[in-house]
Amino acid sequence: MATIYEVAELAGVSPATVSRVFNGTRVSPEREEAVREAAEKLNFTPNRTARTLRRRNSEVIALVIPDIENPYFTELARGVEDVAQAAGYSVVLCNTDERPDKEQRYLAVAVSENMAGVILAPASDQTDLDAFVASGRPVVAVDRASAYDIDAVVVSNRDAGRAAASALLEAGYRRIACITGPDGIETALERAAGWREVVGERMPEGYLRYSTFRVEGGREAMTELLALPEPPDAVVATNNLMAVGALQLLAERGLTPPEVGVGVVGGLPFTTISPAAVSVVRLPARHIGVTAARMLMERIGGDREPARTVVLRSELIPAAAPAPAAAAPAATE
Amino acid sequence: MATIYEVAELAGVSPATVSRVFNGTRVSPEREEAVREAAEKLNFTPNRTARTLRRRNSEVIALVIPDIENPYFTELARGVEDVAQAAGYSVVLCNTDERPDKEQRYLAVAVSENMAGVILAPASDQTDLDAFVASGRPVVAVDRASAYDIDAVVVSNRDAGRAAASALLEAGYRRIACITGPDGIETALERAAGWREVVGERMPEGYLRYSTFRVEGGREAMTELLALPEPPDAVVATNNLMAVGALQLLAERGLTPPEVGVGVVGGLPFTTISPAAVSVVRLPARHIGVTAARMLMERIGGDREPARTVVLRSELIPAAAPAPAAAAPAATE
DNA sequence: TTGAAAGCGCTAACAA
DNA sequence: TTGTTAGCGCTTTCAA
Repeated sequence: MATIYEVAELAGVSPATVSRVFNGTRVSPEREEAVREAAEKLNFTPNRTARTLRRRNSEVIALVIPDIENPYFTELARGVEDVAQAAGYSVVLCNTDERPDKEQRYLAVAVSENMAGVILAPASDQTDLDAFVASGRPVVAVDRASAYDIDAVVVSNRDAGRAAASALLEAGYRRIACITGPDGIETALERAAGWREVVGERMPEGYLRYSTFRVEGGREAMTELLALPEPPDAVVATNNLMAVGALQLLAERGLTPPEVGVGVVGGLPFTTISPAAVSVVRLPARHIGVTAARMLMERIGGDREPARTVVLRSELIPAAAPAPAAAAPAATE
Repeated sequence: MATIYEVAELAGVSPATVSRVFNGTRVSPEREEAVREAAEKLNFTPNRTARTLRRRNSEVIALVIPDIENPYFTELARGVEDVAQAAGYSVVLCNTDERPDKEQRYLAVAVSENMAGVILAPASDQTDLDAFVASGRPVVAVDRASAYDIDAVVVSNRDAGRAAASALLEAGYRRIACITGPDGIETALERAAGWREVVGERMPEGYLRYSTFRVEGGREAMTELLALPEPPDAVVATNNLMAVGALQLLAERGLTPPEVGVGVVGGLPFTTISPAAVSVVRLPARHIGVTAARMLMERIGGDREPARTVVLRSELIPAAAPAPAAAAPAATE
């Protein structure tokens, strides 16, 4: 790896001039030409580590997410990446596995590596950002809001839950259950609250189930729901993976939609059933990423305005197929 | 951000001693204690940028993949991550979108950031590694072998294609088509070659279709296959996303497996159909990642042995359900 | 416009 | 075992 000194020597200029050429500062055309030629010949690439050390600021941002295998987050990541790339930043993707300790570690690394900023999908509501905020580096929360006074990009989770439940109700289902994420996670609670607003208090005991935001969680909850004395004729799953789990289990029992109604908050990744049979409340994952990245870029650019929270809209894609006539009669009323 | 000098001053020792404490070199217990106390008090974290500049080596490795939204690669990433974490390395995930220019850029960044090494799933067979290899940093290829003399972790693509086709043949299907990736991509060609070995040359014209390794590609190819004068009664999809596309289209036409036989190379991500209906040749994505990361760690540790290529086995999970009796009669023989 | 020179924070000889 | 010191490669005053 050639250095700025070798280029300078070959070009017959000072190291400072070489630096200027590579940083867009004005340099006389002849010298610039000479520098570029020398750099080319030596296959010179500026050493980013040195630059970062000197400038105390790198052209890298971190995207810290709880589950890299969840398509919702990879889609969000694509949005972040596109904006960051265009602005000349690299994105490093950090997977916390929903573990606060890993999250802490990555935040510490971000500071320690002088990263320009962080976009964080908090693993829990108690994420400790004290040290990071104290470092003065910008951070934007996505997906879940934060207790800290920082920028955030979220969706209206309650609206999304409400929309999913409403779609099922309008399709003619009457006993609508809900499978949501862990008790204590804001997104899980809010989406379930939206469902509750629609179905009211009259649903049978046990129609609301807390589980993990994973495929297995959806399967387990669905199994329990089907084992109920009065099983539901429809179900709202409050995230994509739980919906997949629920649909898998229904398929194994021969109960594919619309036989049992299914509503999802968040999109069905790589679904192989006819998508028309499920009501999907699409979360704008990519858009969240784009918006968060733009906000972060503004902060990196020196924006010192008070923290903002942007609430994005989700979009209902109702099932094409209505509830079968059989659905209502099957009810034991 | 406190520096090593401030810690040294507070602890009443030299900066070198502070450095030693944080690098595990022997230091007298009293001084070590004093340093740790001072560091704690000042909330000191070593500046990795400075360390990297000085050591010319960071504790970060890059994982460069063509499609971060493909669960195959995220699963692989998890494997890499687990090994790297355990060894004290951070993993930065770089998405190339199958674009050679983005790939080049990330490789340049890896050098420029003094990263410890790279695990690369080449975007194409012509990936230019000259500059990277010249930098002397270790690189391990995954998924696709490389023309360069570098470590690689691959699967036997031909075996995988053969296994998928065989499973369908044994299940009783007779007109077995194949949807594979772009002509020119080694994995696509090899898996198709495996299929060809099983079905022989007697398949009708147009039973082998080249497409993109994406959902849309699978849909399009499946559409074309169904429009054939003599449509197939089964199909091998040579990657996960194309299989999803093919299954989606089949579902929309009311042709769910086992009515039409489906074999996949690579696993069905988040499938919502009964998995028993599809023959899956599972690719050991996570294991590939783990193996590649271990090899990279060895190289980083100073291993100078000649380049090795590890070939991992794929595993057939045959469909539980056999071909329906209707399948054979439907053939126009 | 250009160059000299002083660091950014850390590590690793080397000497004590 | 400890401290002194010279850089790692770059950017950025400051002076010319």
